[in-house]
Amino acid sequence: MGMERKRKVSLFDVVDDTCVSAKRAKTNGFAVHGNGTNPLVNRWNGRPYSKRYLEILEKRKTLPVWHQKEEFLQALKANQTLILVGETGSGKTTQIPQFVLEAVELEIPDKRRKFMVACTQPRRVAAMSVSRRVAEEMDVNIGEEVGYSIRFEDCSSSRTVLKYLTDGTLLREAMADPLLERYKVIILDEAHERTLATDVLFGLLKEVLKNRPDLKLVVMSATLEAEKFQGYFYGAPLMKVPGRLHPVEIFYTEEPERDYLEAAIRTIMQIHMCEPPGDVLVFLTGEEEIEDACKKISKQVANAGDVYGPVKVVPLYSTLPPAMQQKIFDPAPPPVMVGGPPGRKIVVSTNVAETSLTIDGIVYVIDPGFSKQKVYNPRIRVESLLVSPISKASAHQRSGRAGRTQPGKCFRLYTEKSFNNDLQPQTYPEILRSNLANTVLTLKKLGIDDLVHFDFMDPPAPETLMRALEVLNYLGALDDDGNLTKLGEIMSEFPLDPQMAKMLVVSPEFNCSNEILSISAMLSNEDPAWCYENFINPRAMKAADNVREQLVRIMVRYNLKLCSTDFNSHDYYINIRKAMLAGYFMQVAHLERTGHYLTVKDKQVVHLHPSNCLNRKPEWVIYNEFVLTSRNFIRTVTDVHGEWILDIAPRYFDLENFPQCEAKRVLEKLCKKREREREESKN
DNA sequence: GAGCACTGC
Repeated sequence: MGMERKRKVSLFDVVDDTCVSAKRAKTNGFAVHGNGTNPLVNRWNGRPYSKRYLEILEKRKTLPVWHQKEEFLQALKANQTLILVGETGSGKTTQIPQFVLEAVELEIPDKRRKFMVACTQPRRVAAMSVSRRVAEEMDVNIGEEVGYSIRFEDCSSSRTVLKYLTDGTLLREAMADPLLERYKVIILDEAHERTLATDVLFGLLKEVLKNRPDLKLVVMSATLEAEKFQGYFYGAPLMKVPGRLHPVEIFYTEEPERDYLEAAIRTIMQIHMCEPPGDVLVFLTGEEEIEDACKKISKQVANAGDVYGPVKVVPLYSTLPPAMQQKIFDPAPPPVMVGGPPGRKIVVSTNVAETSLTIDGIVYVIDPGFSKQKVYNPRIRVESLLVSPISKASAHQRSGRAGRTQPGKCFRLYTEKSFNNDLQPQTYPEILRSNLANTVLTLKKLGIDDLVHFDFMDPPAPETLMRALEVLNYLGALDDDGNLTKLGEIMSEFPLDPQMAKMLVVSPEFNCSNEILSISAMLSNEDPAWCYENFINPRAMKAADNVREQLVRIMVRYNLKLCSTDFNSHDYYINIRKAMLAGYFMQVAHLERTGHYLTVKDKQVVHLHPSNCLNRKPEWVIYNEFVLTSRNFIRTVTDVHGEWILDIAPRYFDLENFPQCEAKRVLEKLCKKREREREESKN
């Protein structure tokens, strides 16, 4: 107790003191066991520091960010919000949260638990691996004083003072605890990535900070948009930390390339034949292109003959099974014979290698300047993937991949002029490229009523917001004044798109919630049908099962009945299809006399995706996904009946206000037929 | 008759 108080007084550089005392303690032969006054005792768990702690500490002190520790702590003390900019290798993600811990008071009067410091990450793996590393650096067990929290796994306890978590998880926590009262400091890391969750947290935290003068915010980012962040956060002080990367020489092409794939392969061959040893990383856009390129490269290398070293070509994309992904970490092949030319590893990758995965040993990067990016068309409510030019920031990040272990080279397959004039500085933040129905539901649940005046760092197009409000209104999640309904409140608790959440919440009314739970879980994950060879992918099934369990817990919490129609009943499948329609009535397509499907209201010509399981072309279908590839496809489809449409979604299919089309005429006929039948039964 | 940029709750 006394010791803890004392240590809190010397807030700054506690660790350095410890280290000096450690040496002294050893020479003087003091007991190492903690007795309440011994500086060798770990402040957080009262245990003596291990030898390893001191070893790691020495290494930590060589990180660039340690040179600015004092400066950082002073700035943190004096300001509520702070922006910290640092490139790869500065050590900010692991060290800054530890500096913060030294400088803030986390004690809560009731002593049962402590306030926490949160540090967000855009990806689960990062939250997990960084927290493990930091627990080791602090000489505590993971899940105790230092923990992490991601979907499906909360590895933290009442003792936790530092928690790494995904930005999405923090947003979820905010839904239950709008002022984020368990935190004393929130660190938003990798803010430059501008994920949807981070962008929402920006606006939300700005509000929260006004109501919580004791809360502090640290925004950490790569360099490019620092001034923009500063402007957004009322001119908060900006601190720059140098990175630790080796220099990377950039080469541009003299003339624009017509075929980037061909140019990329040509460049690989030139590097292989003319450049000193070192592995190569090539950025392409998708699975098919990558597999194709890998074959071509292997073939050309074989044709080049034994004068050049052996080559190992490795594809990399996120849907590749983990065992195959591991191959990127294999060493380059050894020379074919003793004294022969050295081998080379060539990794052909999508954008995963730009942010999510780092491969050491890369010396050459080839950047054709393209990636697949999500775009959203609010008019027809369709998200699709489009091969588009990358941004300057992205090009910068790619080239940096060449300089992690030694000086490197980056070959950009476009002209310098094109880089300067054609590439936009930043990739558009996700919030400007997405369907916002789910985001709007989250914001409403967070108590943000006035979306038009919500302080987005980059406000989405008004039409996108209008579309989202409209969808939520049709689903019954918002009333006509835009207020969250009871149904909407329950829907917002599910980590699903609003349509799916609606389908699930109403499924007990159709006596099939068990089945809809399974369907939702399967649709939320990668498709296990994609595994002809193994029949069923156990990993995907396990993942779906995880989701299902989580959804069941939420159902139980809201007293939603878990039920099934008798499997032998005629209504078994009918009930399931009706429940699906109750969520997906805005995604209906009608088979026209011409033989084509037309989406209802939006009137887009669409084709059933060939992966569908129907043995005929039903007149009405609902679809889960609209994909724009070689044609407009609707994927994962189920047939429904016109009568159900009228019963289940009368407001959306209000024929008085319906665009003139074949579907309308068919529905009108159905209506008349029903009226006649009703009359007849009366008589 | 075609084929999943990448994340996240």
